[in-house]
Amino acid sequence: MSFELDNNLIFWLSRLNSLMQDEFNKDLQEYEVTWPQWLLLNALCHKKIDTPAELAKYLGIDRSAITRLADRLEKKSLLTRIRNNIDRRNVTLRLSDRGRVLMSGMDSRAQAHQQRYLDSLHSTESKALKAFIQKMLRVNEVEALSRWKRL
Amino acid sequence: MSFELDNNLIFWLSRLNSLMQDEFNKDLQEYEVTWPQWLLLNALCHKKIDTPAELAKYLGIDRSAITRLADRLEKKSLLTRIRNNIDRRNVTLRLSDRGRVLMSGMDSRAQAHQQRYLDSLHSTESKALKAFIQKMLRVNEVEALSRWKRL
DNA sequence: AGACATTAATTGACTAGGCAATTAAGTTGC
DNA sequence: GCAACTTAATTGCCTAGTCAATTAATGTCT
Repeated sequence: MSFELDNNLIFWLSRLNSLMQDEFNKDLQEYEVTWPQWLLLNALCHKKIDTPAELAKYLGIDRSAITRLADRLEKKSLLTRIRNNIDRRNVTLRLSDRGRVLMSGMDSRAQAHQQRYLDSLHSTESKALKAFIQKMLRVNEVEALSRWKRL
Repeated sequence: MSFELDNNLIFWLSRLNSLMQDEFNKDLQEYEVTWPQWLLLNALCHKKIDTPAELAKYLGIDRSAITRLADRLEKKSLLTRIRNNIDRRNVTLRLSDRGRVLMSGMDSRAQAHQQRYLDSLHSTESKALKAFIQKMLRVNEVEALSRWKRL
């Protein structure tokens, strides 16, 4: 029995995902920041999540990926690493002034970008879509559900 | 104005996407094949799409990514490259016998994996989800819509 | 104090993708 | 016939992610 890609939900989901990301990446180019870098900066700025371990958990990616994202962002002077003096294993990331200035511009880009997609659905539909995503995330017990309040 | 990740559709979509992919990747480990490699093999086996350029278009990724996927698959003897003798720029990929044998096992894994997620929704819901994805893909004019027949 | 485990961050080696050359093979036009 | 495009695949260089060490700092237990 053959199972074709065309009928694979995950395939189409991943196509949609990369289209959205590529497009948003283009919006972010003027800030010289990428989508993953924006994720980190957003969490840092609005959520005060500022250690590699917590960021990794919040964003759902590996600690080592955070290390390298931080490397690039530090090189661009968007943040600095601070070693904790009480427990010298811990590092906290600090958004630079320049980083903070860029955030509001990037955030409104993000908002506008999301809206473009939501506009292609009715408001009841977008609520339903949100519910589906939450249900499916639950299959893999991502506790993230409680975090998603608005759409 | 702040725009938090928690309320970003694309963020949750990408979380869902990577969870699904990681999980399927684990299923595929016993075949020593990854998700992107399975995509290529599936298109090759069931769609007879066998040139790098066509595969890139069908899968929605860069030609160079195809080249490197093919490198790895060739190294594992799952396919071979054949230079076309009429136009010697063209390459066609040929699934090896071993590759063909593995496909049916991998496909049924894929089917089962997809089902796990669909089971968390009602059948009317999964139809709706499909429709949403199609609508949103249309925002970026992916002509792929016609390809997705069943769910 | 000193051996042993634990924890946080990092590094190394890998797959994967994008973009911008580059290479090789075909076409076209004069 | 040959210079000038064009096309297909590939390569180089970059970001990004995973997993498995490794390093450095803390804890723990006797």
